[in-house]
Amino acid sequence: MQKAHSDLAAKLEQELRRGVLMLAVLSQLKDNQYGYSLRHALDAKGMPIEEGTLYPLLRRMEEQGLLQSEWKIEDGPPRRYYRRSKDGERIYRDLAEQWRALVGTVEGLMEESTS
Amino acid sequence: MQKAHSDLAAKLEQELRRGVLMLAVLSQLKDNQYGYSLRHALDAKGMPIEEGTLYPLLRRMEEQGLLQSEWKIEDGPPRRYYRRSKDGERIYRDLAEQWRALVGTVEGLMEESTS
DNA sequence: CTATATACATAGTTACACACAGTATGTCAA
DNA sequence: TTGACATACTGTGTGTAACTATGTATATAG
Repeated sequence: MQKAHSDLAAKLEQELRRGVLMLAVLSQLKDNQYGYSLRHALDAKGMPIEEGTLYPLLRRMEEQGLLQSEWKIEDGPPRRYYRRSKDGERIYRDLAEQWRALVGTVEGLMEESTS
Repeated sequence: MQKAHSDLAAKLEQELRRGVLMLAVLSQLKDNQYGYSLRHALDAKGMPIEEGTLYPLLRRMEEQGLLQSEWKIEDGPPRRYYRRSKDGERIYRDLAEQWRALVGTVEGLMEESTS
């Protein structure tokens, strides 16, 4: 059956996106935003991410000093708002540059084998 | 000290490159090539990869049916030559397309926050 | 008052990159 | 001939991170 192929392809696609998730999150947190809304924003822009991935990721990034957060109680349920910290800004710029370099490298690797 | 920052940045860069390694390997294995030479070829093209990463990766990809290999004994020590299989060709095309899509998505995510 | 959307959290599983160490062959120069 | 270095591959252990699944709690609509 064709199942094996599509399973593998899906797994590989996931691996592809893995390293990019942090960059994607950083890119969206210039202004305050909470997890749930961030998740839907990313989804709308073609970068879906599971809850079980996003929330731990946000916590981790705060631990690493890339994000700052605070609880806010408004109309709805309590929400935790995140935004980039000073370090987060710097790392984001570094990471964005590394990303562009990587894109160039991969382009170079692939171009020879264009069918 | 600045150490913490550069450590983190290095770790993130590694994560960034992680998903791309398989794509990079696939891109180079249109023709027969053995691990050691492949490693140096990738290094020369801006995609360095550790031995402890590359060799298990090649084995794994063969298990998954993406590569075919055979031992050859010539002048030097025995070498294991790898090349893309039929499935490998197909997956490579899929993966390359997903990569291009991902590049577009990330571009879209980042462009708003250009300083 | 019950179903659904909102909002966040976490335990468990799996996969992978790397550091480190080991084995063995080939080459070259003192 | 021996010792150093490059070549070529293998294996173990460790750490990190994404996902699945599940749980908790608050709002809102019928």
